[in-house]
Amino acid sequence: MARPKDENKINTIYEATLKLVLKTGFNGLKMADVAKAAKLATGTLYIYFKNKDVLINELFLHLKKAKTTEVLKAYNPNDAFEEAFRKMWFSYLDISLREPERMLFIEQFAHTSFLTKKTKQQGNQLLAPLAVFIESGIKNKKLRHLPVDIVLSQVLGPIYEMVKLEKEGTVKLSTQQKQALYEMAWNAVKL
Amino acid sequence: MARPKDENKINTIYEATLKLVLKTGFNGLKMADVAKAAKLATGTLYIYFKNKDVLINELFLHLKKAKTTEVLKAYNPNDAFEEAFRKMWFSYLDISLREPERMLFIEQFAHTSFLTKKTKQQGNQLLAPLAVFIESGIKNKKLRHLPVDIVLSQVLGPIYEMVKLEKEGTVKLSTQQKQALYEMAWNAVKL
DNA sequence: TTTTTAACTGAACATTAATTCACTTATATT
DNA sequence: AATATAAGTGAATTAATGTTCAGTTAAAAA
Repeated sequence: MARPKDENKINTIYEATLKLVLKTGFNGLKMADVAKAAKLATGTLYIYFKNKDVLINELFLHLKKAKTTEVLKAYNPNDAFEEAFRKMWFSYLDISLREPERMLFIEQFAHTSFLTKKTKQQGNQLLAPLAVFIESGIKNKKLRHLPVDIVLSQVLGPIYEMVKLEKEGTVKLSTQQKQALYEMAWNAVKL
Repeated sequence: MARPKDENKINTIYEATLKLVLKTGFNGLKMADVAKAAKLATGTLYIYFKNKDVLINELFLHLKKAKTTEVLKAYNPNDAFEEAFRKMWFSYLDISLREPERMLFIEQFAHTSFLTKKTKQQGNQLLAPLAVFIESGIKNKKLRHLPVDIVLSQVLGPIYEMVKLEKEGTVKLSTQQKQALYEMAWNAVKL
């Protein structure tokens, strides 16, 4: 080997891409700009990512993986169901509000044609541990008897809504409001 | 005047654009394709819409207006609060599921840079009657004491989630499941 | 019927940006 | 030190597509 391939460059590229995509949207995203923001020549960017689509797909998975991993850190198998639910819910909310760009990127692309079927599937796969958790809640009569996908989306969707509102500057959630939102989520899904 | 400007053409263009945007996303949307789908020459399209951005912005408002108008039809001022809430909720759900393309278009663009500030603002304006209704519920202690924007987003967001799931083919809601979803929404926001 | 006017046409133009590639540079190996 | 190899460069190529415009056609007015 010669000059070592700096693994960190990939992160730098991710950061640059995320920033630019959030500012300009996918169509406004120019590979030349990404390269510049990551302090690379355009051609060098293509050493790291075969093309624009690959870049977006890999960034999506990267972000989703980082996020789900962090949320699952809040999970303690010894907790009673609602306690575990509560901890993860707040974890998800806090992470989402702390890094709204990441969440918006994920949600903005999750259902579009920029992502390949495979990427979407791999993305959903990352939620598997959460799905298992929800499933157990349904089995044990803690949660409404509905398909896991529905329960999950009804819990996570409202959080996404809050991120959008905060991002727009419409609201800035207080601690009490966060608590209220948690109660709303729990009241919705609990049996 | 000479050849009459067929006002219907605009609707034809809207339909064509909607179909194509949903298939290819905004960047994949080619004006030439829109024209072809609407059975016009490319140049003619520019008589009806100054450019691509204008087309998207006007289509957004058109769809949002049609949708909110239809939802508000379900409103009867004589109903008790929860009854009115229930009717509009089901109306919103049914409309959304019946024409998922329209909802997905609206939601997909609502928070992106394709839309001008003005368009976004006009779009929000359309929700004013709903906001007033929610406000009255809060005043009369029927609903949780939270900013209207939050309550609205927490009610509508979960419906959007369902549209996404149905579109993906993940689920097909049964009548009972719709009922369950309504209860979840109401349990979340009721005081 | 003639004239006027506005809709309509689509090839040509202009712009923009993704991708390539012939070449350079830096590091590791021998 | 010499060589090999992989990272890095950015101008040139290529492809795509938004927009324009000089000319055509159809309907209404005169």
